[in-house]
Amino acid sequence: MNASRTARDRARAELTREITEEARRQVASEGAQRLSLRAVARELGMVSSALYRYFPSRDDLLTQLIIDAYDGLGEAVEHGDDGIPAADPRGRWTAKCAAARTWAIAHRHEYALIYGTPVPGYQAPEATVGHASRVPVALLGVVKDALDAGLLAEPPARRHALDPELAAQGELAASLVAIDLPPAAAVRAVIAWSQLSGMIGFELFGTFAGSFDPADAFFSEAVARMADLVGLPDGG
Amino acid sequence: MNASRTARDRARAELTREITEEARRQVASEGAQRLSLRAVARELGMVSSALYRYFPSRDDLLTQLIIDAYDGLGEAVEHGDDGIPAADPRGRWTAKCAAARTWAIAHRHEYALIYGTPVPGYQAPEATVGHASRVPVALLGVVKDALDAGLLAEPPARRHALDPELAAQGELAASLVAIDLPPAAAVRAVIAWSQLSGMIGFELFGTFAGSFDPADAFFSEAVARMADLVGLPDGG
DNA sequence: CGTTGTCGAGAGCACTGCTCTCGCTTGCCT
DNA sequence: AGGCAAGCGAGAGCAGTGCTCTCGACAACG
Repeated sequence: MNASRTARDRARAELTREITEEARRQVASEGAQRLSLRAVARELGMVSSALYRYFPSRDDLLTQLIIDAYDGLGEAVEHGDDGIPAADPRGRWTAKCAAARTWAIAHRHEYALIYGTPVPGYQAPEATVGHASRVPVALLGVVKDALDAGLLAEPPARRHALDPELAAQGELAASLVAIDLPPAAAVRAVIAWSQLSGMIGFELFGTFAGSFDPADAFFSEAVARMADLVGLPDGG
Repeated sequence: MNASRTARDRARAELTREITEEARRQVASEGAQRLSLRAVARELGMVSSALYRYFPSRDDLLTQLIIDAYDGLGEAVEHGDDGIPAADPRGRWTAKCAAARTWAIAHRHEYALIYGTPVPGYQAPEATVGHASRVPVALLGVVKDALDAGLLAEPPARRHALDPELAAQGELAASLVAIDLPPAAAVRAVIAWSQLSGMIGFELFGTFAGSFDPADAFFSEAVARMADLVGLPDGG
């Protein structure tokens, strides 16, 4: 028996899909700000009020798009290193970062939806956190694999150890995503992740305009330096 | 003779100021998305159409707020290291980064205005770039001072030199802000700047919720690691 | 002193998210 | 098989938005 049995259920699922697709199209081409329920309804040949049978509000429709965007980026990053040997963690890291950038450039408005300014008054429902964590999980996974394979460089000895509160948070963060990693390594990976996000944001939102404009070279350099920071071995 | 002579001119300047102030108040409390010309006019006891005598469109009012935000953050960062001896470039760097974060937290919506998702269809007028560059200029200035004082560590010898295109862009970027810095140093500083921006964004927009939630310790660690990357000497 | 340009008010246009009511259809239960 | 409740789309309507245009009043300049 099919998941959706009755004709009504099937129609509902179909229409829900069509609505999100048209909405995604609008967001992709015009940005989330310009997403209009009425325009979506118009495009689908229905009246705007009918749309509320499927999404109780504009924010709920946006939430669906946000989840989809998290999944799209997450999947791109998860598979960004396909075909790269496990023995080359730096290569995997680099490929995943490049995949994130490529996806972000190809879906700039959807990327802005998840890593840009949150819609005011809107706070991410619980439902999104699992999808949101796919990218950091994928990045931390590379570090974890490198550690397990004995390929993770020890951070250079520092005068001071990690701040105790930070160590606790690092451990908590790693445990939240079910990746067993020493806090120092987790913290460094998160530093790199935030750098990645900042850099992509700069490129996408025009901060680099006029300087590192085709940002390819800058991106490569930054990813390499972050790989250094994380402790991934410089292969070759 | 005063800059604004006639009563009309003075009244105009005064009202322009009042409008931007009320608009800033709205943005600060509700976010740029919720800035409403009609609400501003209402609050000022005038009718909405009258507002168009002062700002030709909502975007122009937003542009003014964006410039003000750039200046506010810029000034905070420029003076964030006041009182810290020039002989301590790492201390100055750390203080400036902390000042940026403090300002961002205190003015989250204004920060989002400049480093968050740009308003769709809106592109920063030429007039903004000077204001926008104050933060990177301030950060690069610390690096430049360290270099001049012979306090900037040489980047560890790398197998490959900087990509030629990247070196050219780095040189161009440094020259754009009139700071004479070797490309490699400039690039590293910009990497650190983008990390700073990404990290502040994560904290502000809730990406860290549930892990590095009071982000103070994480922030300190990240700033320190970026200071390492830039080559600022670990004092003490 | 008169002309010109600026100003605020008001009406109005096209659009938005959202609500409510009204019939029609579908599907489940008896 | 029949009936009732739930789901559905259409339409009208509300309160709000950015923005335009016109009109009468006032200030500034020649």
